[in-house]
Amino acid sequence: MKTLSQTEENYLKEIFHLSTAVEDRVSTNSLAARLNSKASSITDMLQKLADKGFVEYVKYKGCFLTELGESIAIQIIRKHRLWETFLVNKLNFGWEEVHAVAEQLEHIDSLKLIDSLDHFLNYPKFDPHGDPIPDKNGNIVYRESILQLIEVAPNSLVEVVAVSEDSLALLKFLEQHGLRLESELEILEKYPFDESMRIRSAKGEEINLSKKVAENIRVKFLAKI
Amino acid sequence: MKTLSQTEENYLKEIFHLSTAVEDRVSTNSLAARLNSKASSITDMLQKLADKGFVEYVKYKGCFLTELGESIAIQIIRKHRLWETFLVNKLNFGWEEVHAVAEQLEHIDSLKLIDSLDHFLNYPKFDPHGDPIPDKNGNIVYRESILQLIEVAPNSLVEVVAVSEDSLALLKFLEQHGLRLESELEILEKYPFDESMRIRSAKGEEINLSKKVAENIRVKFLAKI
DNA sequence: TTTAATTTTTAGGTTTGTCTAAAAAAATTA
DNA sequence: TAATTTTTTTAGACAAACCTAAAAATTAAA
Ligand SMILES: [Mn+2]
Ligand SMILES: [Mn+2]
Ligand SMILES: [Mn+2]
Ligand SMILES: [Mn+2]
Repeated sequence: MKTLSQTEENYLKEIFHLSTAVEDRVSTNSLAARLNSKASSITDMLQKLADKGFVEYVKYKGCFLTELGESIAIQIIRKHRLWETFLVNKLNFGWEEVHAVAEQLEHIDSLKLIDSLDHFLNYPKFDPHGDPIPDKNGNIVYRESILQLIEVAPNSLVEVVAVSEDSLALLKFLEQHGLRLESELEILEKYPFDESMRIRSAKGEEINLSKKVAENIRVKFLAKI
Repeated sequence: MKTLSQTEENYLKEIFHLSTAVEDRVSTNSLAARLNSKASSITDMLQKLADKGFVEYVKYKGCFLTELGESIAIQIIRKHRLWETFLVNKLNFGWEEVHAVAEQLEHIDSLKLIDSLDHFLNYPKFDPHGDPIPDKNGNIVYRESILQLIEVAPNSLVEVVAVSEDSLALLKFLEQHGLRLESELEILEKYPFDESMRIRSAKGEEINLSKKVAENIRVKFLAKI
C-alpha cells in the first residue's frame, strides 16, 4: 500500500473526528474550519481522496470515510496517542505540551516503530487526555457512561476521565486549578444565562467554569450529594 | 527563526556530510548523486539556499555552508543520531534498521523533545554506528586516530569503532559475521588486484572483505601481531 | 591551443496543495 | 413558491520541488 502525504493523512483524521463526534456526513465547510483552510481547497482534496477510494463523496452532500479510509485514520490516531503517552510518561512533558509535537510524530511511517513503542509503553489503553488508544488492529474501546461536564446536574459528584486535547489554553487552565484526570469534583450551581457553572475541586477550591470549558471536560458520574 | 522544509534540511545535511568527508566546495553533481536527484534540481535549490543565507554558492563553482547553515545541519544530525540511539537502546531495533526511520524522525521540530530525549538516553556520545552525537550547542567530538580498515597493514590487530551507517546491505553482512562495534579483528592478508582483504574475527572465523566493505569500516589500531 | 567531453545552468513543464473570485446549487425566509 | 442567503463547486493562479532537453561554461584530451 503506497503511502499517503501528510496532508492526506490530516484530512482523513479530521473527517474521522468530525464524523464520529459531530455529523454523519462531513460538510465541506466544517472541514475547512477544522483544517484552517478554504472550502475550495477542501473540495479539491475530497475529489482526490474519493478517486483514491478513501472517502465517499457526493457533490454538495459532504463525505464520509470508506472502510479503507477509516482504518488509515484510526492508525494515525493510534500513533498520535501513543506518542503523546510516550512524551508524558517517558519524557516528562506536561499534558498541555504534547499535542503539537504529536501532530508531527503521527506521520512517521514505520509499523515496527509504533508497535515497539506500544510495547515499550506497556500497551497503554488511554492517552494523557483520557482518550482511548486504538490497538494494532484498529479496535477502539470507548468508555461507558461518559458525559460532558456541562450536562451534569448540580449537587453531583463526578470524576474527570478525559479532556479536549487540542486546546492549549484549556489544558493550562485546568492545570492551574489542579484539575486533571481522575480529579473528583462537585457541581455546586449552574447559571442558565451563560451556561457557566460553579464547581468545588477535591481540595475545596471553588471555581467558575465557562460554557466552553464545561463542554470540554468529560466526566463519570459518581454520586448525588 | 522560521522553520525549513524537510527538503531544505536534507540538502543542508548532505552538503555538510560531503564538505567534511569529501570535498571542500561541494559540487552540483555530487549532491545530485547523494540526494537521488537531478543536477538541474540541485541548481534551483542551491540558488534558494544561497538567497536565504544558508550556503555560499558561486555559479559553476559549487557551494559550502555558511555558519548558520552549518549549525542547522549539525542540529539535524544531532536529532538523527539521538533517534537512532533511542531505537536501538530503548526499542530494541537492530543497528541496520534504524537509519531509514531516523531519516524521518530527524525532521521533527521541537527543541524540548530532543533535549528531553538526550536526557532520557543519558547523554550518549556515539550513535549505534559509532558516529559522534553533536551536543546541544553543536559541538562534535571526533575520535582520535581512527582509520578506514582498508588502510591497515596485514598482521595488525584492530578494534571496530564505527561503520558506514547508511548501507543496509553492509550492516546486515557485518551482523551475519558477528562483526559489530568493539569487535576485535586481525588483518591477515591484502589482495592488491581488487583491494580486498582477508581478516580473522575475534572468534576465529576467517572472512574475505571486498574493497567496498573495508572502506566502510572504521577501526582503531591495537597492536602488531 | 583547439577540439572534445563533462559539468552545470537555463528554459520550459508537471504535480501537489493552496488561494481568490465567480458561478452554481441548496437551504432559508418571506 | 419566489426571493434571498448560505454553502459548495469551478475557473484560473501561484509557490515548492521536481523533471527533461537544450544551451553555456568548465575541464580534459589531442
Ligand atoms: Mn493530541
Ligand atoms: Mn490526546
Ligand atoms: Mn543514520
Ligand atoms: Mn548513525
